[in-house]
Amino acid sequence: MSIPIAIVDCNNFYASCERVFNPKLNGKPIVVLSNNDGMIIARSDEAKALGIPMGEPLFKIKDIAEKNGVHIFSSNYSLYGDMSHRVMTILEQFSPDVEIYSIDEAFLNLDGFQRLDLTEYCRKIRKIVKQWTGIPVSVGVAETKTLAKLANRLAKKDKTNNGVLNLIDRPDIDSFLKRVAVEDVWGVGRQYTKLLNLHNIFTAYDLKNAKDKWIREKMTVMGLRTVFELRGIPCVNFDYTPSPKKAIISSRSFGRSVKEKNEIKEAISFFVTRAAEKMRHQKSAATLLTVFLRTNPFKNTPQYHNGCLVKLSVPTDSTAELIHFAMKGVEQIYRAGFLYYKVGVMLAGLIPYNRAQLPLFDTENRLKMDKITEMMDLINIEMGTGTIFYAATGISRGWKTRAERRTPNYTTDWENLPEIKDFYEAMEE
DNA sequence: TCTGGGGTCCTAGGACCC
DNA sequence: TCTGGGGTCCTAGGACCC
Repeated sequence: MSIPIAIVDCNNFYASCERVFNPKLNGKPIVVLSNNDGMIIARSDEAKALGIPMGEPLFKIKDIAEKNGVHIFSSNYSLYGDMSHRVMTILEQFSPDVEIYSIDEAFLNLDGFQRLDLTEYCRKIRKIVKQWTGIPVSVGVAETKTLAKLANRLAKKDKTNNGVLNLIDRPDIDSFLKRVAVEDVWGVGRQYTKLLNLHNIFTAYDLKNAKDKWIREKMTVMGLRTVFELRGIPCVNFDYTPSPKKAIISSRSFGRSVKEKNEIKEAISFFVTRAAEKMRHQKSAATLLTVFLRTNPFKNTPQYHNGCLVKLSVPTDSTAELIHFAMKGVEQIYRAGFLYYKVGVMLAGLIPYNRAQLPLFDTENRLKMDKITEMMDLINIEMGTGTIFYAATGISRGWKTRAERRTPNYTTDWENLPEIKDFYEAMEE
C-alpha cells in the first residue's frame, strides 16, 4: 500500500505575513520586494489580479501600483522566519514526520493515517494553522512528492477545492495532470520547458507519457525521476533532518554603487563575518573561500566581474582568519575605476569542525583564536547580532542595502509588539 | 534613480594512478 | 612499424528549487 504524502504550502507567504499584523490590508493588493527593494518577490491575490508579474522590477510597476493603491513592503525576514517557525511547529502536531522544505512549505508523511478521511484531515490542518497564526495554507495529497506538489497547485487555483486536493486513489488522476502545464511541474524549469514544448510535450500528462530513454538522455536521471513520480512511483525520499550545508554564501547588492577598495573590503569583511557565524552554527570548518565582486549588469557602464578562490591549507572557522584571506582575495581581483554593485563571499569544502586536521607546525595560536571567536559569538547571541565585530567591517556601512518600506519585527522584538488598537480600528471599518 | 539571495544535484572532461 | 584499459577525484558549468 502506498504512503500518502501531503505538502502544506503557505499562500502568498510574505504578503500574508504582512497582512496578519495589519488587518486593514485585508482585501487590498500587497507586494513584497526583494532585498535592496529591487523587484517583486511576493504578491497577494489582489496584486496578482492586477497583472503584476513575479520578478518584475519595482520601477516598472510604479504606475499600476499608484493607480490601484498597491501596498508595497520591503522584505522583513526576521518576521517571515518567525512566522514560518510557528506554522511548522503546528504542522508537527499533525504528523510525526515533517520535512521542512522551504520557508513556506513542508512535506508531511501521512503513513498510518490511511484509514482517516485524508481530505478532512487536511482541512483541519488548514483551519488550525489559519486560526493560530493567521496564515492561509493550501494542502495537496498524493502518492509522490511531485504529484502532491501538483495537487497543491490545483488546490490553490481552483477555489471549489477549499484549499485541499487529495489525489490518492483517484481513477481520474490523468484529468488533473492534463490541467497542469509542463512548466508548472516540480523539477521542470525554463530550459526544459523550451525543450519539451519543442517535442510537443505541453502538460504534466504529456510528460508522464514521454519515452524514458529520451528523457534520460535530455534531462538526466533527475528528469526521469520526475516522470516516474508523475506515474505514482516515489523516487524522491523524505529528508527529515536537514544535513549540514555544503556551502555557505553571503552576498548582497549595494544600496548605491561603490568605487573605493576600502569600502569593498569592509563589505566583504561583513559578509565573511555573517558566513562564518552561519558556519560555526552548524559546527563546520571551511577549506575553500571564494570572494567575488561585480558591476551592475543592467547598466550601460563598463562591466567587470571576477572571483577569487583561496584554498585554506588549514580548515578554519575563525572569522579573523577568514577575513585575513578574504582581504588577500580582494587585493587580487579589485580593479579601480569600476562602479561595483554587488560583492559576496562563499565558504565551501566544509567539513565537520571536530575532524579538522591540525597541522604539525602551525604559526597561529589556534586555541587562543577559538576562545576569542567563542566569546564574540556568545556576546552577539546574548546581546544581539552585531554587538561586537571586527573593525575590518567598518562602522559607516555606506554600502548598506536599501529597505525603505520595512515593517517592524512584530514578533521578535519587544519594542515592536503590535498594538491592539490597530486591530480594533480595522474591525470597525 | 531603479532588476534578490541562498542553496542542491548531475555531467563531462581533465589529471592522475596503477 | 608500434603505445592499454580501468578506475578515482576534482572542477566548471548547467540545470533546478524556493
